[in-house]
Amino acid sequence: MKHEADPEDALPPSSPQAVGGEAVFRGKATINDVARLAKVSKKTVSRVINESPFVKQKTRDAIKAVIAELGFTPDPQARALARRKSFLIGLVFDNPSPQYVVSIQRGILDALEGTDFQLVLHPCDRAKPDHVARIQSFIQQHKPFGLILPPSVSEDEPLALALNEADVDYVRIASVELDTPSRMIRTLDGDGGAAAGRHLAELGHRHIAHIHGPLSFRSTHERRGGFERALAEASLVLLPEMAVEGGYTFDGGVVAAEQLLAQPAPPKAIFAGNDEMATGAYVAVRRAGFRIPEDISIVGFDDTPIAGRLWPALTTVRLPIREMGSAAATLLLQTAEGMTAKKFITFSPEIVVRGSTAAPSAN
Amino acid sequence: MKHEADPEDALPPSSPQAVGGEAVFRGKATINDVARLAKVSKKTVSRVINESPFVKQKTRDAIKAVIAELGFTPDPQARALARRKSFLIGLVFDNPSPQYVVSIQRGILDALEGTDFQLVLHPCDRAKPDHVARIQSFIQQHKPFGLILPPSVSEDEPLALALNEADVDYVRIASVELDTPSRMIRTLDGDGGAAAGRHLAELGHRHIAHIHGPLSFRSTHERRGGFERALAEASLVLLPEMAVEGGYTFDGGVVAAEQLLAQPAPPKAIFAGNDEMATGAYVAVRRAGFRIPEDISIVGFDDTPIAGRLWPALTTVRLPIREMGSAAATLLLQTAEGMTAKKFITFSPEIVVRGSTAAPSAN
DNA sequence: TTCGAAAATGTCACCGGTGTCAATCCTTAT
DNA sequence: ATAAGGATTGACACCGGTGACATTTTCGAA
Repeated sequence: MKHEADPEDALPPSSPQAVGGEAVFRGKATINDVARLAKVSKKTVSRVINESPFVKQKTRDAIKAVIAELGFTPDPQARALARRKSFLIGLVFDNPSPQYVVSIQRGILDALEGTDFQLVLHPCDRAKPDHVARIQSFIQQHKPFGLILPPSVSEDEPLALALNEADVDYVRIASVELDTPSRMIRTLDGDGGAAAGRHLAELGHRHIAHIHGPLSFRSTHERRGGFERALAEASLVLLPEMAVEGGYTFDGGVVAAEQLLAQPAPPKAIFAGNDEMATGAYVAVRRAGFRIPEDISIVGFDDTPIAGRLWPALTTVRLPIREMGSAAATLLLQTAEGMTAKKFITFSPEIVVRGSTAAPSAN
Repeated sequence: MKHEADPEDALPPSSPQAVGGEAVFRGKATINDVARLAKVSKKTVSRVINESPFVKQKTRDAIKAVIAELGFTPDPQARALARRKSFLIGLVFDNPSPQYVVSIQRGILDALEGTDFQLVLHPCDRAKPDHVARIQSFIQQHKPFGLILPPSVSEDEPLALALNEADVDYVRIASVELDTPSRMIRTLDGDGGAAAGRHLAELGHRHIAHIHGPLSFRSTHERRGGFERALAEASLVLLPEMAVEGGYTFDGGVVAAEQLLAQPAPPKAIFAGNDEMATGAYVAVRRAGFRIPEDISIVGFDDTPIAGRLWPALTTVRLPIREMGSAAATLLLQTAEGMTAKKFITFSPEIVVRGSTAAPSAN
């Protein structure tokens, strides 16, 4: 209480429902109420809300006191209208793995907690010819503060181009440097692939196969590239017939593994480009009557929760997906805080050795 | 083109950037532009936008033509400010299963597609004492059009009570009739549990166990209740020591199953209250050296994608989660369209028989 | 033809903030 | 003490709609 009540001036928030004193839920206070009580103009209150440096410390303190007293919170809709910018962060995604999606979401939500920003979901079907237009119209209408694009949406250059035209900030999560410049979360998938290759080579494997993702995904090439590099360092090569596409899906993994096992000299170890396909490989390998890891070792990628739920648990390359989501959101918000935003944040994958890999059987 | 251009009146949208004719991205048209071109007041345009029945057909057509010509879309923020109601649908969730969460999200997004509504995520930790307050403050600030509460948030009566006080619509997804009246998506978990019990009984099982969810979840009781009912119909009983809690989590499932297998007379069949715990049971069962389904049959609940990815694939009780999410959103939006909203929509689970169940071994 | 009620449309303030620019208040250098 | 110039603060229109209520049409009944 820094000021004496002034009967004419210091009325409680506009609503006349002056319940007995300290009611907590009196119809939300507005910036006008704060201004009146603090005896300043609403513009100055606005400045305080927005951390403007041009407010005298004393004034600022007084206003903050009133804000606290009233439990005032600025109205996001009104602010959005006036600024032509909402408090929404859009997650534009098309990733087929639920585990991945949920982890990213959690990460973003972690970072958004305590801020005024909200996470809105915006699925994107890159197969549809109008997918870019849809996102543009979403932006035009809802004026999101920013967007977060995980793979594979992040690799969509036409989209990135359109985004640069449009009036939005965005952060991409991807495994490669992308043509269009923008802030991004970068993962070193090549290193991850290399770790997988090194692990298998060190176990003594020589008959090694790879199930990779769609060729249209940049990560497919990164992971495979690193993998082959590591094999080369161990004087091994990935034979052409030992590399099959599995589309990053469970079913694709099953089919791809079956194809590998049907060959005259089936592999003793398989590196799958993601956990989903590795899980499919489990099924195919067992259907064919082989044991894991005694007969065949399997390595995945991503370390989604399913990896730990398989039996035996899947050796895989871990990507800190949740942290990446969090970092992406933080990067996006930094602009808001006027800080000089770092352009890149890099995450390195690391191999998690569990039960699905072992030295090849004597045979 | 229903009107002749009037040099003074019919200027293109406020922005002076009159590019060569049919530019698509001319700074978004506003309701004022439409009103001017259609030679009516903005209020009448507003009426058309909002499907008010009090507009003459001819006027309506003319305005709609202008709207189409201009590519006008009303500004959600401005509308929200004026109506004190945003176009956000909040998903308040705490469900630990990513599969479940993603499915619900997809369902909601299916229903929201093409509307002006956006889905915002609002995780809720029921363990925190202020979880209700947080949601209240979210509502006060963002004025969501409505909320969707899947289990277990849906079973939180204090929250429902608070929501009734607050100015929000909401739809709950739950397995039981809840105390607080509200619109809801109802699932007949009891029938699902019964289907699981019947299936195992028909296979000839007699030594049957159950891993259930937390006692604080209503679905736990529903599923178990139906299960026991079916067993009773086959003159079987669920022994007290054959019912263990698994917390609806993978780890809980592992521990619970281990406990069951450690007993002097271990079960030949296990019904887990959800797929997550069933997956845990797989691990424990195999660690103990048993085969599925030859030695032990396992049944899950939910039919999340993981069910089909296990080996052997999990026999489970399917709940059409995505459709439920969609139905929940539709129910919420019906108010918007002024239709008489149905209070309840019921979904029946059905058993999906896959590879994890078989007749008990002779033994 | 005339009148009145219902139908259609318009007026105008206001939702709760922010941007622009002018006005006022302090300091510090003469 | 005094003017210059930056630091603070305020005035006011405006963002793009909607609500409440007034006004004007329209049309069948008298």
